[in-house]
Amino acid sequence: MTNRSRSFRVPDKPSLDGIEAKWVDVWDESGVYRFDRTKSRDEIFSIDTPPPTVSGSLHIGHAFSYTHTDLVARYQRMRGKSVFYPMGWDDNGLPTERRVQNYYGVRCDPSIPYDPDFSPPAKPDPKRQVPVSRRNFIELCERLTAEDEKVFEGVWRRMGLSVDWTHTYATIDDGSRAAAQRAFLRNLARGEAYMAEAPTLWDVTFRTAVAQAELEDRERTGAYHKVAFHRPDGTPVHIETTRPELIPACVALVAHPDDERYQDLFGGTVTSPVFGVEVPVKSHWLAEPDKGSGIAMICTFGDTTDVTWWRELQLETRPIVGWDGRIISDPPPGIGSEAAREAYARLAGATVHTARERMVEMLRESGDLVGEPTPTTRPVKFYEKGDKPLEVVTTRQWYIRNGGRDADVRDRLLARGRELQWHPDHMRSRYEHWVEGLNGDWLISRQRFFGVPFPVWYPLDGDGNPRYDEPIVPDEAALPVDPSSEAPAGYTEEQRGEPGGFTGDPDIMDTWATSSLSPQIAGGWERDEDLFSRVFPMDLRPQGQDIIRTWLFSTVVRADFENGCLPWRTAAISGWILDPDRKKMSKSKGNVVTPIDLLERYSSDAIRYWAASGRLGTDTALDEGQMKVGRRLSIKILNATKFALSVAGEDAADRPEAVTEPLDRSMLAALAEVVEDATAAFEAYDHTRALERAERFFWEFCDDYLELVKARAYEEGTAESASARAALLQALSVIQRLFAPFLPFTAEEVWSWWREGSVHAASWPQAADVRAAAVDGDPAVLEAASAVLRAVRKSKSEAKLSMRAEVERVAVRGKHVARARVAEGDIRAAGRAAALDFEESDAEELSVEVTLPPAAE
RNA sequence: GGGCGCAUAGCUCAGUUGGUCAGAGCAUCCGGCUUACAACCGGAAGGUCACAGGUUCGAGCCCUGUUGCGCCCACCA
Repeated sequence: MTNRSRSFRVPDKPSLDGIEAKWVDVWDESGVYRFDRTKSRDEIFSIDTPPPTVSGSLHIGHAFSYTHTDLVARYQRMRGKSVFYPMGWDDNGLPTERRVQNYYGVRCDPSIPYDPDFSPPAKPDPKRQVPVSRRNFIELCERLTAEDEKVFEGVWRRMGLSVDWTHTYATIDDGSRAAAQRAFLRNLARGEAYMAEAPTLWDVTFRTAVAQAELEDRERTGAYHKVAFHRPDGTPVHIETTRPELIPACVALVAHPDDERYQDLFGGTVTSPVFGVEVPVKSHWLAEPDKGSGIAMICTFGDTTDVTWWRELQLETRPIVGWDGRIISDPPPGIGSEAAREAYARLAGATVHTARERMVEMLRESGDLVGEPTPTTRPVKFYEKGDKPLEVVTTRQWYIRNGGRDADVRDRLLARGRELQWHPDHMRSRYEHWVEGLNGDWLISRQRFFGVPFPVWYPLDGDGNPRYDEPIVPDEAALPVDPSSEAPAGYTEEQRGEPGGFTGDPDIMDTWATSSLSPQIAGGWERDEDLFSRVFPMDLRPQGQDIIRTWLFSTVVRADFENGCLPWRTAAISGWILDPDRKKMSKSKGNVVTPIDLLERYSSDAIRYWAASGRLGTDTALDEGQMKVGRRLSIKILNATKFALSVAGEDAADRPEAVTEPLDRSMLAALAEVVEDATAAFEAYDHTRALERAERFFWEFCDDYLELVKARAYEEGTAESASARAALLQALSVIQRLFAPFLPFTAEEVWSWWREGSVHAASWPQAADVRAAAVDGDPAVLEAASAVLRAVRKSKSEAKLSMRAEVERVAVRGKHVARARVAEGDIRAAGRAAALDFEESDAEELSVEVTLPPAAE
């Protein structure tokens, strides 16, 4: 910096009002957050931004965690990195489907042909949803999500996210679909993806398969029913079950191999009540002697334990629950007798719930229900978005290997978890426990409509049956494809569904199968290899702790298979937002707070301040008090800057060499420590600490340093005055840059009053530079001077005097009076002391004696 | 049943390798229009650091156990 005089553009009445709109526009026009793709990998910091679900509404939790990411982005940008900070929109999947159905009053019927002229009903009637083709449905999804995205973008900009808005993607756009299909085809070619017909957790409402990661347990009431099976000699064997309706699906009984009570039964058979089906009695270590009667019935399939037993004991299959959650009409194998068929007919077509009631009636009639059912509550598995218990249904599905069945894959993925840097570190254990606890591969197919279709067709044999083991795949160059509306190479559309022709795979991929590729999608994998080589693997994955098992894990899986590396170096995990009653905020609880109202009441920077005060991985309460504090800090920065600039004056030397006074150098020395701490904190992803250091320094700077030096600075033409003025400018510049990541609007506003360009393009302050400016400055000098000033203020306050009341005499004693003495003139002026004496003593602590003038009457 | 995390002033939280570490802000109370800021400023009062042991010259800090809260996982008949 030169010593030329500058012009200050300080408003008369600084205010936060309207600064968001003002700077959002300026930033957009100047492109200050634009990613510079000419930089090399080591000059780039790349972020795998979480794509928010646009069909959901924004809530304050988004503002919280996205601010954390923005803090890092802004810090790295000021450190000189070209920051790759894209934004994705997750518009793929069930939430969008539901919203589109309600919004437009339509429902998807894949059997209907595409109508290019379709327009949705003017007045949606939720009771009479208009059936539309899959392609029409998807077009509506795209139309609505485009509108939702605009709303989201507006809020993000208003929040001050320094996203490069020229780099956006949507999880349903062509690029994402092509990437998801390409990755899948490569998984398929390498044997990492496969199709299997197997018992699958099934949501009967959405009529789709569900993956392990999407399960949750809910407490449900039920009842134990004590039911008699019969030995060949007619004597009963009592089992207890909460699902008597599955008795026709029973394929065996099972007890623990060591259970004395059932030794004579193992290897033999019993017959089921009502149906009289003969089933074997088996032993298995999973059966628990102290549960119920110690012997359980195995059905196909009541729960996942049944699946385990069925597989390991190689039992028969007697499915009775259909895709719609009702008892299927035809009885399963084994139900042969006339009486059994009649009994089954009473259940056929009923819901599981109704079937249970009817089964209990029949058990009562046959005398096989012992006593009355005993009420109980037990955890039942649900799809996290569903509202009926999951059933287990045998279906044909696509899977991707994830270590759930291969020890070597699991070990490799565990090693990836250890390779990744976690903030906070203990989040790593969630990953490890999840991977260690996997009990099957990743089920990626969903029987839904709005999503990425599997890029696969199947040839039909002469009878029109699909040959699933000979899938037809497209050329990668043709991606994305929609097998439901495009014919595979070598076929024509007329051959669809015809014997000897083909059929398209009807399913779509789970939304995580696409979002697990977010680093590849955003980074230009196979689309823009130059970009990809500069940003991948990415530096940072920020995300919530709840989706470690889904998004984080699946992204690691895909990158490991496709790229042979971690998708990013570091994962930063945000905590929950709790409402003021410390309950987790979630839509289902109805305690969600939208950010717009808060943004308007407190300003964006105030919300960011609150968000920045929450540490990574730590749950944080929604605290308007903190927002008030943030607002106050912002206003203080405006006012203090205005004051400091007016005191310094446009002719002040903006040169470190002009800082000559011990107090001024002391202040800069203290500031150098703050810069050092804040920098170290940011490097360790500890933004809270960086903020706390900057903030504490700033308040002391205002309360003490500004008060101490203002009189001296006001002098004209002295070296001492020039020193204060130069120090003020040096400090302002550093302080404003320290706050820039946290309070981007406020920092930009005050920076613009006296500097050219954006503070967000300025360089992060270097502790070494500040220390060099401080020369021999000793932080203890400012501390000592402040201590004396505080003592004076305390005396005045206790005497109920105004702060500008004159003081007769101030006497300072202690071993280190010299520290205060070098600021003698400043202390006297700030304290309005007529006399100021220093006396050296042995006391380590500085003591201050204040003599006030006799009370004026 | 297993795991992870948390427990410090009325509230929200700092306390980095054990040695002025008992702190900040809010709220409360007292005082002050002080020419940057009254949407402001100054000051005060507030805590057996969940509990019980242990290690140590010395423990919010390390170890063990207990209790309470939150979350995750689990094969839940």
